[in-house]
Amino acid sequence: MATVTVNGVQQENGFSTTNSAGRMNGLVIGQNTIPMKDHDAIKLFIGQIPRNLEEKDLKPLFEEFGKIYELTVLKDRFTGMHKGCAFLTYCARESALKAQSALHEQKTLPGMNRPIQVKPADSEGRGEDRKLFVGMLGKQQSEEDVRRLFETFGQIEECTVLRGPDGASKGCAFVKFSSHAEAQAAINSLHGGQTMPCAYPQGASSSLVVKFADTDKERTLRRMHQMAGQLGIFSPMTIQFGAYGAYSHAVSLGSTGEETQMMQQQAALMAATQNSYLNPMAAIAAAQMQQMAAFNVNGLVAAPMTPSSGTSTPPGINSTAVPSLAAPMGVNGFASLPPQTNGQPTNEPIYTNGIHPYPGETANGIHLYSAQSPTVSDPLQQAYAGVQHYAAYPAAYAPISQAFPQQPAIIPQQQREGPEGCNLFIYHLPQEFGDAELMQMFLPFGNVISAKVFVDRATNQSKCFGFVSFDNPSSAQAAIQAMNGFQIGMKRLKVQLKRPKDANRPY
DNA sequence: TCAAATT
Repeated sequence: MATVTVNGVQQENGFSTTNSAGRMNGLVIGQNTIPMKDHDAIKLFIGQIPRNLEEKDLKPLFEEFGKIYELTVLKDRFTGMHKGCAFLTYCARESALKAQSALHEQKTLPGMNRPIQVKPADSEGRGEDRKLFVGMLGKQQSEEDVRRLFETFGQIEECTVLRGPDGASKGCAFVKFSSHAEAQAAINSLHGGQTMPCAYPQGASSSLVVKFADTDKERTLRRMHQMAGQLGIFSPMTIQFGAYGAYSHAVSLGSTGEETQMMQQQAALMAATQNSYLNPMAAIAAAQMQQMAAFNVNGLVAAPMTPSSGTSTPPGINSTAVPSLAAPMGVNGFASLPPQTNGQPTNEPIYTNGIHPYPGETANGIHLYSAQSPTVSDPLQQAYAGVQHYAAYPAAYAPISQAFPQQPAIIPQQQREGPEGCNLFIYHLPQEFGDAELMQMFLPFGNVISAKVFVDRATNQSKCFGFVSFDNPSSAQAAIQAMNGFQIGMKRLKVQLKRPKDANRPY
């Protein structure tokens, strides 16, 4: 077993030595010391060094503050010329701090007319590794409150609550500690915990989010995501263009290789996303078909028909249900059937398109087989074709293949809320439904001014609920009537008015 | 199961 000598003290099996602060700073085996540095060691930038001083000359100067892990004089990449500065890392974080306070701007090296610079290198990340993002704060918690919450974990260098233009808190903050370890400690004990138990109204359900703040890279990526999302929702093509556009933009801006690679992956991923389009589309198609059948039966949108009532399925489609779906369905995008449907029941095409009720199902009980893996021969795809036939307007006359991608031009709306009574909360959405699909699904009931599926920011996965806003309450009611209880796969949609946000903040 | 959020 190796016996090593550390600071004159014999240790058994010592694979590491410790400095005065009790930290590991070197691996000593026999005569050889393999330098090791603290995990939180600081790389220092040394400026204002005379150009005639090399590493060996500088070493003694800095060694008095501790063991040096690495010292590199910066040289011009091409000419090899001494740049008058260096990077210095001590094994111990402590040494760096000592050197900084003893030397920074404290003395001027011979031949220099400005004092020496000793400070953490830019590469030390502007403190990003010790800066925390704090979410789920109470809107009324001030910087002071936040500071109090975090100060037990270390030295706080900075504490800012994010605020909107009106000065109202956005419910989150940045807290910068003087070290990574302190920040980590704060995360460990505060993340997921309660701020101040019961101190504020929503306290019961809100648990604090404490995490390291995004790095530049992450921020860039997120921005890209947002942009691509905006561009790509309604036209798969733009997804591709958008992504690659952003990618080349980034390249031209001179991103790091690593960053570029990430962007490349993003772009590829977004392009690939197109392929998943059929799934939700097929689901929608079938959904709309079912809607139409339902409409057909009653003739009117708001007619007393309640798919919401458990497993009820309206009477089968038959030719007595003629009162065309044209009029009521004609709202928004699903214009009337072309008049030349030869007087036949308007739902006839469903049958002629080969979509028959499944054994044991009522005519319109075509369930959305959760759209998980529809194959080309899947009934859903046929349903989809059937819908084409229905989706009158130009599409009714156009080749099917063209009809779908050219759904009515939907201009992406900003997420906005309609007046009271116009906003719906929809739960039990299929996982693969996105904003566009949600919008599609509710278009037949009126002017959809906004359709938003709630997405988990971390995973980018739908949380299976969303919001749809109409510009008038009766559209909203019609949508509830028709869509609440609507079966998709194993689940039934829950469609109800969104809870109005209460203006009265209990305190 | 009811829209937050990265200066």
